[in-house]
Amino acid sequence: MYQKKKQEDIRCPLEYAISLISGKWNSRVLCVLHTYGTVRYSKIRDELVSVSDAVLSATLKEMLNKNLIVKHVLSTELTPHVEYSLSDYCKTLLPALQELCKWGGVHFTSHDESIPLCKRCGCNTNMKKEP
Amino acid sequence: MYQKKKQEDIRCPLEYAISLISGKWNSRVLCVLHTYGTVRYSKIRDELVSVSDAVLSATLKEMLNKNLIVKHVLSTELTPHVEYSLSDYCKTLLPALQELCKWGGVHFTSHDESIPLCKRCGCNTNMKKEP
DNA sequence: CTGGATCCTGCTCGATACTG
DNA sequence: CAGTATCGAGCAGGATCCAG
Repeated sequence: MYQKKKQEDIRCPLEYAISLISGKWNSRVLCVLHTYGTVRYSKIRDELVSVSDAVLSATLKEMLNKNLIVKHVLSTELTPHVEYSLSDYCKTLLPALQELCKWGGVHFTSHDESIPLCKRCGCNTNMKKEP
Repeated sequence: MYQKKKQEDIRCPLEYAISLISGKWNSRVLCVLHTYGTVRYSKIRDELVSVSDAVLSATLKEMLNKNLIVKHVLSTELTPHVEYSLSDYCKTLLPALQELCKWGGVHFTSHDESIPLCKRCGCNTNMKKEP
């Protein structure tokens, strides 16, 4: 199993904040949850094109440990039903992320214009194209 | 030699901005340059405790390619003299970084209080202790 | 449906030696 | 002084199969 380790050489609030949002899938998960609110596991996997289960579950677990997201288990007898959403803690971080996103929007242009705009944060995401 | 590759699956302004500031040494170099203005290579190496020349030079080269920093060569005949400073481009990013830093300051407490505060950005840095 | 267990690849980071 | 060349280790990230 994957386990993130050795991030304890963080010595500065800026580094700390960056460590929460760096990583290949972290910001993408945040963006999906921010867009859709409360989302099922399979929905997240579908939105993040080309992520494997092993990597996605490790990412979610890591974000749970960091208290960035919240897990809701709705056991419907035989069919496991799990949903994730942003934590209140994470929501206090969003304004800073939107600052970053706004800056990026000025200086970054997508190489693939066919990818739709993220519905709420106003940035191009790597979401699946609409069918 | 090291060469950063494969960061071309970035599809969103937020990811783009994050990619510029993630990496083990990037934010630390930014912090040093922001604190001191224009800084010599050896000064940067001294501030970033425990960084090797190979890694530092690769980091600086990468940041040059991203237009985050500017290199000034003051060739004094036999003694090479090189200085680095933040680019104007990077300076437009600073407000967003300070948002992140401010947020981090609320939620992050250093494990080593003996490390002095960064002079300008108001965060604990991994700077060398004063002798 | 929601992941856990395994195995694997290649990048990131580092130590050391060397140079104009 | 300001790097480059080379070698190497460890971890982030990935593929695939399997299980409650």
